[in-house]
Amino acid sequence: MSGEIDQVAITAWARLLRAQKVLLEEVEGKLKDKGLPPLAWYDVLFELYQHPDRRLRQFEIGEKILLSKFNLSRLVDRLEKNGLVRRDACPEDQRGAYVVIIADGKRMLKKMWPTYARAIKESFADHFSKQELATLSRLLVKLS
Amino acid sequence: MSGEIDQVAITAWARLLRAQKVLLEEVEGKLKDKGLPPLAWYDVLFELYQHPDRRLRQFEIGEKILLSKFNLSRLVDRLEKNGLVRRDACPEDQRGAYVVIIADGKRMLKKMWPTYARAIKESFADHFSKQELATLSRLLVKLS
DNA sequence: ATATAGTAGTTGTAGTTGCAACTAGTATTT
DNA sequence: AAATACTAGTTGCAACTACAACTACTATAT
Repeated sequence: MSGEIDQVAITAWARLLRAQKVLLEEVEGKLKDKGLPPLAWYDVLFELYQHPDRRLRQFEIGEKILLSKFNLSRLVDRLEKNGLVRRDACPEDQRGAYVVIIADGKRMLKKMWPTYARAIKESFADHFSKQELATLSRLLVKLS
Repeated sequence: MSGEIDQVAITAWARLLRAQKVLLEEVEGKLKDKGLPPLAWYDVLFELYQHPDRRLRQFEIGEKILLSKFNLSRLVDRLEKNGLVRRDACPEDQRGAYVVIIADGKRMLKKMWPTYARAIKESFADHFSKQELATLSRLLVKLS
């Protein structure tokens, strides 16, 4: 059950998969425990907030957070239904709309951050030295 | 929007999340392109195959691959329906059963591996030197 | 200008996941 | 040995994801 691929690579791969599962479960769990929405909501709200205009086209969000258009469509539905974003007409391109973060969306972002940050720290960052974090970061960026 | 948590840590975290998304999408995509089942099937079949008896209790599989019991229950249903595993009575504990890998399950494992291995190589391992893979591996294991 | 191809976004549907409640059996306490 | 607590696994249900088909608009080619 081997081949041209190295055992070192397979082990690293397995550990990456495992790390990913453990981390996501822990972090999502901590958000849920506090009655907060999932990470994906944060991602979208954060991208919107970060943009100077506080708005983005759906496909732009999709490119930034790597989410397919159909899932994004319904994720934005949920955010809209929860009063965190609004869809505004887009005169430049009548096919689509702008997704705009509104007051409650910004509030949610701020409300989520302390829990999210603490989860990142406890579940992830605390396992490493600053040096190790930098190394990890430098290596992982090669995959994006 | 900062706090006691370091920017280095946040960046590393973001890159880990992104790497994870990119990799899973690529690897799952390559399996699907070849008409092969998802990674989760491989995980279960591999754990079963690896065990001397070619069988495991469901909760043991769950511990190994970090899958909740309800998801595992249905995943095993699917594997069973596809003729890759069998559920055998477990005399020692009448609550549960043994999940046993059968001939077609082993065949599937062998059929999936070349594609899976190539995907790991191309989407993951080829981005790094052997040295870097070892470093990554050493760091990631701290999260498990 | 018109046809053609491409892009943005939505929706139907089927499959998957997550949670809570449940069944049935095992382990522990008294 | 009866009661209690715990564990293995399943199932109903709601939410979410993936894919294909679709509408509506935009860009390109002739």
